[in-house]
Amino acid sequence: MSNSSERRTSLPRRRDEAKALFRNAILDAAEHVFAKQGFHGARIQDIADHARIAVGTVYNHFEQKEDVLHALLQDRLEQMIGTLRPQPTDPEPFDQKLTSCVTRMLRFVEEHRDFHQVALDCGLFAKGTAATSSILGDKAVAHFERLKATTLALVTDGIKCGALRPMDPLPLARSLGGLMRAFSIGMLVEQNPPNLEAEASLLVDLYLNGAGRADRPRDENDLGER
Amino acid sequence: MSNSSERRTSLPRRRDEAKALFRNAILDAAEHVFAKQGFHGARIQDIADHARIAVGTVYNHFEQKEDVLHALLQDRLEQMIGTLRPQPTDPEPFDQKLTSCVTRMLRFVEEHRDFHQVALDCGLFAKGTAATSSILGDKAVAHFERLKATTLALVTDGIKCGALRPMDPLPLARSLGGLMRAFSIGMLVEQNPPNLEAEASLLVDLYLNGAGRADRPRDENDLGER
Amino acid sequence: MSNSSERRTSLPRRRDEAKALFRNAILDAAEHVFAKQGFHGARIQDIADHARIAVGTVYNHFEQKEDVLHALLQDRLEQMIGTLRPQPTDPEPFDQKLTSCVTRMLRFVEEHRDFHQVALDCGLFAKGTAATSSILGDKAVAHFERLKATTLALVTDGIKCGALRPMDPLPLARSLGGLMRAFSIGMLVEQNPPNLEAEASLLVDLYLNGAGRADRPRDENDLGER
Amino acid sequence: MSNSSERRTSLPRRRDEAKALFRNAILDAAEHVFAKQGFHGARIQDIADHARIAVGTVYNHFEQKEDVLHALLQDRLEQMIGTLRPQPTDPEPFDQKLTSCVTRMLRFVEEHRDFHQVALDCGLFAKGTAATSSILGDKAVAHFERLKATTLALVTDGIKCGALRPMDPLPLARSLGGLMRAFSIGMLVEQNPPNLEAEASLLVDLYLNGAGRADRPRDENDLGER
DNA sequence: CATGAATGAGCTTTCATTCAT
DNA sequence: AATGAATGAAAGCTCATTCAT
Repeated sequence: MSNSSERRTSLPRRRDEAKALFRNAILDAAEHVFAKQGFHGARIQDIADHARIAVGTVYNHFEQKEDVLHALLQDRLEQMIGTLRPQPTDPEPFDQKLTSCVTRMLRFVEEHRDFHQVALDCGLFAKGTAATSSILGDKAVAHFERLKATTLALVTDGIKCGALRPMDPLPLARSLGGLMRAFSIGMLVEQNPPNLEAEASLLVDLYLNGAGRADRPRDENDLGER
Repeated sequence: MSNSSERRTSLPRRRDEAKALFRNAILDAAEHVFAKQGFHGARIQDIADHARIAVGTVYNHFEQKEDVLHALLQDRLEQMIGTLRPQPTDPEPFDQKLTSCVTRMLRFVEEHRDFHQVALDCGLFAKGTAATSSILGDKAVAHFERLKATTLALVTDGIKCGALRPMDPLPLARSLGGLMRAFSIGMLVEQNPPNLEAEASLLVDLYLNGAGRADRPRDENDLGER
Repeated sequence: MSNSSERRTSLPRRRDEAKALFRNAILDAAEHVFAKQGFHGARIQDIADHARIAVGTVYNHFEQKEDVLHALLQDRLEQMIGTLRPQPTDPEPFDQKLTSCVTRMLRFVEEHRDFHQVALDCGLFAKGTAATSSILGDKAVAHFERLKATTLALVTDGIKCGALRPMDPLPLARSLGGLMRAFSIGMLVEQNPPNLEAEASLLVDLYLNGAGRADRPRDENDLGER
Repeated sequence: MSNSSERRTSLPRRRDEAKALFRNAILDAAEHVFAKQGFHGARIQDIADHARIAVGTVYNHFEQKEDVLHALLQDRLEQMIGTLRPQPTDPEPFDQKLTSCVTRMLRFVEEHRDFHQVALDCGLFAKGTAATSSILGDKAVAHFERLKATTLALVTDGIKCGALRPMDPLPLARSLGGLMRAFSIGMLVEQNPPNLEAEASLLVDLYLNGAGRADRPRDENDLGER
């Protein structure tokens, strides 16, 4: 009966695999449908149709509709946060490291437009905002905090290495987040495929050096000149 | 006969006044309810309850639920855009003028938290995004364009007077918008009442001079190194 | 104060006239709107619009929507029944008298298409039938009975004078009613203006002599064969 | 594997059966409720209650309320038209064949009082009439045309075989239709159960031979006698 | 008495969730 | 475990009726 003993391990294994397949299929379908129709506009039926499964099957894997959203955010956000974390292969000078991170992040957005759309809808990048967040409740806040913490770590690092102004890191993180959000949205809106490195460089340049004219003295407010 | 002629003018006048009163009451109620529950989570009944009127009355003033939202955005956005437009009384140097505008904008956000919440939900500050925008359709885009145009005008002005880098104004506007959005959200999230001027100054400082360390030579900054 | 005493009589008179004018205007409007949209599909607003008055005014003259319908039916049906009653000027032989009555009736239908439409909808010509009759309740039955009684009187007259078979008058009246209803509807459906006398003659001919071939002996007709 | 293959065929089969059962239950309930309350007076809730199912289930089988009505008319009218079509077993002489058809028709009406009520309300037997027909639109006209065509075929047959006057068949069909409608309504109104054959014989007798006295010359209009 | 906006009960329809197969 | 029809609470919208002017 070695057959039987095999089953004991292999069957569950297969089951887990199958389970994971279904789960992923549902999340992929949900990503697409949520992006196009928004959370409230998306019906479970739509998601099931997209995943080519039955409605009931969705409920075999998730308790409620909002759990699908939550799992989706959790799954994808993990990857997104990963792109923002400095990698061992990133170049050392802070500005270059930052550019690398931002490039990765923009690439992720570009490659996961649907997810980014959903995340915006959920106010993931704007804590406490967005109607959907009233659905996710504390979970949305938790997601947001992890993203914020990552940005904060990046900025704190920049301060430590002397590349960023020695000031309260919160506004610095906020600014970086705002710029990334703005450039991401800009990318999503535009038709032609973006030059990611150029966009990231521009973003970092503006972030580090500001929009003011380069040839002006930085510390003195330009008052005198007019 | 003067009685009769009086009636002819005063009755309609009173009716128009009453109409405006109801309309405003509905919009105020909607602003509050939409902010707390989101567009989809808000029932007409809730809005009516808040305005202390009957459901049917809402429909005497607006054809559909979404028309309430649209009117609300139209009404409030007009004011908001007004805050961003330079005023005759604003100081001349661009950085100070910009600080004035941003201060007014942040004050508006602070004083109209509910509206800002709603606007964010509708993706008003992130064109094409947000599920609600699928409801507003082209109207949302139109709203967004007006806001964008205002920011663009501000930036173009800055370039002309030599205060901003002579470059494509679109990324400059995008950045400014991103920073304002980020600071607005930050303000909404925080509990203690903000020092508006300080926030605005910080925002403008970061926007004009960047987050990089001030004591570094700007031109030879990291850009040149690549 | 003869002025005052005059008022006592003339003012009420004017008021009554005005009242009657409004009442008729409402009924005319209702006739049209009910005919086009049916009782349930007609809104008081539609009737008021058609009569160029305000909604409230309708309620100053009728307690409820169904009262408007009832008054309309009462008013017009009285005239219609009048057309079916033999007139002093009608020719004597029964078939000619009947043709006169039927001609008048068809003319009335032709000239009051809208009313006939409404009456059909109310099942006025088909007692107890039609959803609307559930609204009119006993009143509909009363209306129907008056129409039925008139037809019955006509038929009984025909039996008495030997022009109609000496049999139970009910089926005879029923048949005549059925034929008149069928020809009325046919007239309403057709586009080109009908030749009323010809239609009436045909109707009466078919009613009195039947659809069977004229050259067959009537008595030995198929009845005997069974 | 036979199990699996069985399922593949038996599961859908069962589902189709169940589907048909529900559909019929809904139509039966609708027939009853529409008859008592009229289309507009009938709430989906009433139909669902009568069928002992949930409201939503009705909408799983029909898109809109009016689709229920349409399906009902389509279903039942098909049978009704069948009763009017001559059967192979019908006796040959036209009058007897006609009596057979009419008997079947009256029996159908007697056995489907509710449907007949509904059909009358919808103006099914009076094209273009009835408010409900504005709901059914072209479909009501289509239904009516099929019924009319059947009557017309019957009459044309009668003309061909020499049993009916050689004249325009339209008025002949109209008359027959009018008589059948009148007798049907009479039957519905009366309490005691009808003798169908007797009613049908009377109807056909009146239709073929007319209401005039049998002993009179048919072709000459009775003018001279008075 | 005319007016027309306010009222709110009531209805159709949707869709998240359940459950028998 | 997958399926998809059944369920019924919930929400948007209508419109007969009322009432202040």
